[in-house]
Amino acid sequence: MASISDIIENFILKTLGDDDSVDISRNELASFFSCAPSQINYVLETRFTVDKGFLKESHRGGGGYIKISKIRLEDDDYVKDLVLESVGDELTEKRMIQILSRLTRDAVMTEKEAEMVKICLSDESLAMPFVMRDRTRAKAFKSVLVRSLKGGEV
Amino acid sequence: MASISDIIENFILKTLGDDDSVDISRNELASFFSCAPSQINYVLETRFTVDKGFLKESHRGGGGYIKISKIRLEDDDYVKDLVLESVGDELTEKRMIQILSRLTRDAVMTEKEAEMVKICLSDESLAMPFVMRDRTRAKAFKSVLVRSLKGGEV
DNA sequence: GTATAAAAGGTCAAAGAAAGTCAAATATTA
DNA sequence: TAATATTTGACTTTCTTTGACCTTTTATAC
Repeated sequence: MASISDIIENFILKTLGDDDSVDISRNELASFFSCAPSQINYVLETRFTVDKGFLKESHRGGGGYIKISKIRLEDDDYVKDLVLESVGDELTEKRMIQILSRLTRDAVMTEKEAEMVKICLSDESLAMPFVMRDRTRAKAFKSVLVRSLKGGEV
Repeated sequence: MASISDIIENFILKTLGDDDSVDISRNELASFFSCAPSQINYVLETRFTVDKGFLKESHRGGGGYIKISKIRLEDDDYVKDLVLESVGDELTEKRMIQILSRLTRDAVMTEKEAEMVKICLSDESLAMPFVMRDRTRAKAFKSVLVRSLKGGEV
């Protein structure tokens, strides 16, 4: 069964559609889904992260709102460099999955390509002490990124 | 005599039917069969292995689940050979590349998908003692095979 | 204009809901 | 009987849900 957080995530994604951004009202959403307002924050924190290519701003008080917007990769080399740099020397599986979801969203790679990477570099596949694992993953994933972000066709 | 593990295995297989995948709830299944929840893990570990053509994913916490997916072996002996026999428990980079080129030749995966795998599972990426490396590669590569040969899209 | 109330959103920690791990106890099989 | 397979349960880890309390901004009343 999908958790209420998953349902809210999907609702927001659907509301976003192909647009670059959307404004939501935390309290309205919460009462629409009959959940605690802080649940909305939870969804935003766990699902609309920078790794997944989202930015958030908000205003309190009367007429307050939360704006969620997409940082698209497109052909912007600067953003691409940021993604590459953000990986650093260690990379957890969780972060990798988030970044992959962004790459497929922005059509840098297909879902299936992303899944190949996900399987190859999963915790399960990389059966080794975890410090080593996150290092190994970071290194390999950066190679994938260089190939995907800079490279054109095969 | 059929052990409870056998019974649970059969139940899951039957539930899977012709579908590519099925979601189960570990606790529900356990209570349905009046067994310890960890027994479900035991069944999954011993009977739903990659070598038998199954992949597993799971999530903890509220709304948690275990998803089991499989390849359709019926019309795909080709795959069975590949997964079960030709890869084995150890796989060198060279041999992997050979298999990958066969897979792209036979249109089981695209060039780019193959390249993703090649990058992730290269000797360079898997920086570790080489016995360990070929084992790690074999395991990961079999998961990739199963994923590639699983019916349906992502 | 200032004080106060109302309207948002933010934070954090505790409780709850799953699944995972591991090893001891038991049963089966060769 | 030794090896292997299964069963059980205590303990762990991860993820989600809830609620009490906090901060910021805007609206309203003197």
